[in-house]
Amino acid sequence: MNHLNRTYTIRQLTKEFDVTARTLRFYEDEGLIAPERRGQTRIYANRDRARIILILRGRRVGFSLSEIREILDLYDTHHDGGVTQTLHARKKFEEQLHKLERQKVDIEDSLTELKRAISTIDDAISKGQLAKNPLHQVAAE
Amino acid sequence: MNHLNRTYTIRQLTKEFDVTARTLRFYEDEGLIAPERRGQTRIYANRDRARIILILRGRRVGFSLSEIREILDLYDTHHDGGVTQTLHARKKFEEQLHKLERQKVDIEDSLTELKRAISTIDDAISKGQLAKNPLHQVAAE
DNA sequence: GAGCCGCTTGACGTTGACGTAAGCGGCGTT
DNA sequence: AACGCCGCTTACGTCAACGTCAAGCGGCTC
Repeated sequence: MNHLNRTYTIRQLTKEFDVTARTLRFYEDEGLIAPERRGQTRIYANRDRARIILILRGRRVGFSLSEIREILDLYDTHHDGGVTQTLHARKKFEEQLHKLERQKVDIEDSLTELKRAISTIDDAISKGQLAKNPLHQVAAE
Repeated sequence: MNHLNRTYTIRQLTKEFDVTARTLRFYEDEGLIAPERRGQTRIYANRDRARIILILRGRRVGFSLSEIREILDLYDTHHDGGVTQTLHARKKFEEQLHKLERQKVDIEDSLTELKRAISTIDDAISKGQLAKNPLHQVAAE
């Protein structure tokens, strides 16, 4: 029950996630997070922190902020919404699922291609291509 | 030996890859591709087409165009370059490799999270949450 | 040879995701 | 009380990756 009611300052979060304060305020303007205020100052709860984690991961895998907002909204509303809402949420979740699965294939393809390129280079190196250039002495030491 | 010297018009490629002509010209301006010309008109060879495939896939997995250009340059130069070039290329390839591996983890995490969300919804539906709302009759039919 | 394609080159517009600079308020230290 | 930090807001700036005209050229076909 301890960490559940922890709070964070904006600085703590910027350091933890390596983002600027500007970014967090921007996400707030965009409605992605809604920290409370003590006077003017923002007070982030665990809920906000969890959302930030989702946002940043979503960003890393190529979602736009509006797509991320949509997902966050789904998490918010598919509990208390009616059936229509819930089914709509399910559909949206599956769409994201398929998008990510396609992306996973792309990544795996790129990975094998990169590995091939690297081993091609390694082959060339071990076959004495390096000997063409005296620099390999330097590189080997 | 047949498809190796095939050529393509800009229209053919836009349709095949579902991009606009503007996009292909933009990539050319940025130095990512370099189709020949018959008069004014661009003539794309298989080399260009292969590069476009790489570009678009790179884009899908979240690379910026300048990162993509870097990779393309590596493919071009690590053959004919000196050892220093080749080793540099290897290093860069490995950087991309690690970036993609991190991204793959992110995607897998997102996937399991999405699957959990969906099965949570499915549980709620099968437990009769639907009965709360007469609309489920409609949805069931 | 007029009309219409498809392609071309500028050049300016747009959108998303922030960066940056200016200026103010609070607050703990010195 | 003056200083140095945070933190806040407002507002303009930026960068990438194209979109969107405008205007012109070469070729065909009727």
